[in-house]
Amino acid sequence: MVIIQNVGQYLLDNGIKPSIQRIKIFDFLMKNHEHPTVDKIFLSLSDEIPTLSKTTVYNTLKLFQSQGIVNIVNIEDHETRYDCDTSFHGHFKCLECKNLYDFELENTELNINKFEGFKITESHYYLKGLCKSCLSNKI
Amino acid sequence: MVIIQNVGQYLLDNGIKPSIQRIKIFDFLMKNHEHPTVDKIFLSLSDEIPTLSKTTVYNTLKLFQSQGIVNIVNIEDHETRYDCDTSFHGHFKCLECKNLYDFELENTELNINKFEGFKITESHYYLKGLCKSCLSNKI
DNA sequence: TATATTTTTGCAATCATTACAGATTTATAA
DNA sequence: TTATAAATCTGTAATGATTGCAAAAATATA
Ligand SMILES: [Mn+2]
Ligand SMILES: [Mn+2]
Ligand SMILES: [Zn+2]
Ligand SMILES: [Zn+2]
Repeated sequence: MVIIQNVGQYLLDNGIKPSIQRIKIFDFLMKNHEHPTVDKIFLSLSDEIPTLSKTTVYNTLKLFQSQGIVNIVNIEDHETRYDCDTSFHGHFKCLECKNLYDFELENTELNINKFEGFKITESHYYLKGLCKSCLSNKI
Repeated sequence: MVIIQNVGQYLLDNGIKPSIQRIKIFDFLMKNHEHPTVDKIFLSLSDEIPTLSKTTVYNTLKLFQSQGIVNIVNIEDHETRYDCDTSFHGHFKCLECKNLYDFELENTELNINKFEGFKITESHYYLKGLCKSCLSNKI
């Protein structure tokens, strides 16, 4: 994962004009690696930016996606989560504590040779189950 | 993938009473491997069962899921698709023609050793890009 | 400073899904 | 068979996430 020192510059480098809202939203994603939902982001930033509109959160995340600095994590069909870590990695969700874990994944590990002549632009790998601590609590 | 001769019996074997609606919905999934949406299933069966309710389609698919004979394919966040092939396999979606392709995947191929002490109950592997024929059409 | 452009906001509209209650069908027992 | 109970199905209303849109606010340009 890339470490970003200056969010404003990072946005500029990716063709995004760094408004207050955009900076705070990206900053929130960086500091909250639990892959928050729109609602989580909106509610969390409402203190800091009392005038913030949920539409702005939606618009901003869409902009971030289109510029490739944010990805959707779609591990559950009823909740859309966002991830500013665009490096190749997988996601595990514990069905008990609902926590979402990142995990590393060798790109080559999944290089499917069944797709001769196909062009693969996106890949998502999702696992679900019970995490270590939830499992030990069950004993 | 398991080949099912008798849908009614298959439902019974999986603890589901085989009503007309349930049989036709499962049958539709078997015969239409493009992983249809609720809308597609509902519209397609409306001729055969003019009284069919969309609620029934939702309820039935939920029942099938709970009995483990149908899985959700959540490759796009705005469309929920259903799959009666519960064997382990991955999905590829062509962003041009929108077709959804199954692909085989060795279970062991993806057995992540990073999850010592975790219990994995579900895994989904989604790829997106351009399929062979769409790529060749672009030339 | 005046004007144009971009961004944000708030609310209405849309769309998929769920809740619910009544109708219909199927199972059970007299 | 007939009456009663249980299960299933249906139609509509409610919910909730997302999008559309037009006005307001902020920022850039002349
Ligand atoms: Mn992640
Ligand atoms: Mn499939
Ligand atoms: Zn857990
Ligand atoms: Zn294609």
